[in-house]
Amino acid sequence: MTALIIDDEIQIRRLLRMALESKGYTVRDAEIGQMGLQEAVFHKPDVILLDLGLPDMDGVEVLKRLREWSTVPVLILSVRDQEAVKLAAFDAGADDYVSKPFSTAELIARLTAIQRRQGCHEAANLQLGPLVLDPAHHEASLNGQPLKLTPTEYALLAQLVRHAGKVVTLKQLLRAVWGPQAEEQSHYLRVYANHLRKKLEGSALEIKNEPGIGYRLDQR
Amino acid sequence: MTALIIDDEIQIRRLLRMALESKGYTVRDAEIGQMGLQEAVFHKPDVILLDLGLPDMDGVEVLKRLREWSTVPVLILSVRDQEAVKLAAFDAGADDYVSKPFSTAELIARLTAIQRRQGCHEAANLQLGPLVLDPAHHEASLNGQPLKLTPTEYALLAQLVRHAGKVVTLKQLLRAVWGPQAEEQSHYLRVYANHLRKKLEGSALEIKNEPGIGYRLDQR
DNA sequence: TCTCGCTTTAACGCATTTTTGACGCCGCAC
DNA sequence: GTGCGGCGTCAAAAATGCGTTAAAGCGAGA
Repeated sequence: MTALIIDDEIQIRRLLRMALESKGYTVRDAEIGQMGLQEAVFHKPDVILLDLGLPDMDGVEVLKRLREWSTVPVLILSVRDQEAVKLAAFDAGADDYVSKPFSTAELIARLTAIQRRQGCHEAANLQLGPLVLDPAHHEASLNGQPLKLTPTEYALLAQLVRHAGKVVTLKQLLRAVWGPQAEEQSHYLRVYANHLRKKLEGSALEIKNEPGIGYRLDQR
Repeated sequence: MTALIIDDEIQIRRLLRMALESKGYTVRDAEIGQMGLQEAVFHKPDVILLDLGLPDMDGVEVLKRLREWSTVPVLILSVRDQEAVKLAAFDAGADDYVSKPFSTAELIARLTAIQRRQGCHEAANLQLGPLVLDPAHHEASLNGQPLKLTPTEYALLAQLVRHAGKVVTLKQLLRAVWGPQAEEQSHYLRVYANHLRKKLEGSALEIKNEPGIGYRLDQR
């Protein structure tokens, strides 16, 4: 379980880091919005704690950018307790909103609640016919046999399985697997779709392409 | 979408009912914990708003009983703002905790956030008679049958469906599909209107031309 | 430092899609 | 009747996107 803290106050970062690490989280942090977004792309945290008052950009803006490609749970921290700000944050896709000063215990409790909810979806193995994905360990198996996948292959396949039978657009896939700055690099997909096709060969599964739109994982 | 309110104060129930119904929820309510649990069993609400200060039993106790068999999202309402109570509620499986007096708008926002996490958001499909367009997946279907469209065909058809029954000018269509620099290339439209006509053949839909003005998608 | 595995880049042939050009039709104005 | 402009139709040409393969980077661990 890794958490990402985006906050410019060092005291807050220290406090949260201590609290989270004591609960078994691996913690990363960022002082400014830009760095936070990069961290999110690069390290794919399981939860994000986001301060609204960042020096370089508005926290709600950070959240919006993040939500363009990620559904990671986000808990907002803020000194401001104005309703309009809260509503904007929830509207932008926040999962919870805590005003400073906050109780660390409550924060952790809220975080746990979010994670628990998230867990219902993610901990449950993704399955499609003979293919089973285990998100907790990033492992896969086909017809009961373990299937060796690289991290990128796993991420791509997971996206396809989540929307099995439906087209997932090129943009969605690229954002989810390579991050928002790779939206135009559709050749990545060609290469990796190919890798996966080879590994799924002989099974009832098929990665189909919808020209100009995206890919779809089908069961024959 | 149905919500269950468990609260003994009639004013609160009325207030919440109004707010929720205006957001499209079907609302049921209960005055005491026992009734609330029964309601939950029989009507399986999609979300529960639970007051901690019930006359017959402790709210946390209600939550615990509920969690023995249900994972429905629960938002706690409470006049008490003591940390110990909050922690107990979260520990018992609450999804959020709001202290009275609360802002209705914020409450709804928090509820929406929980529901969003729950994954109950359906894409808003464009529909016109037998034709359905799914913008999230760039997919189309006619009479339930998948309809294969190229990206350009899809974009054009989407424009027409959005303004179904009304004339869309040549300029508007060209700008929306080919970009502003193609405003004069009405030739494109003749070709693609034609493609679409062939693909919509046999359905009740018809792409009509208003000479010199634009095109219109009609239902016969 | 070297090796290995993974990711990124590049290159090519092929299929599909988009663009372009050609032609005939129709309605309207002259 | 004739000429003209907008339209529908068709098909060839150009552009784009895809699958495939292989080689070049890159980083972690030996």
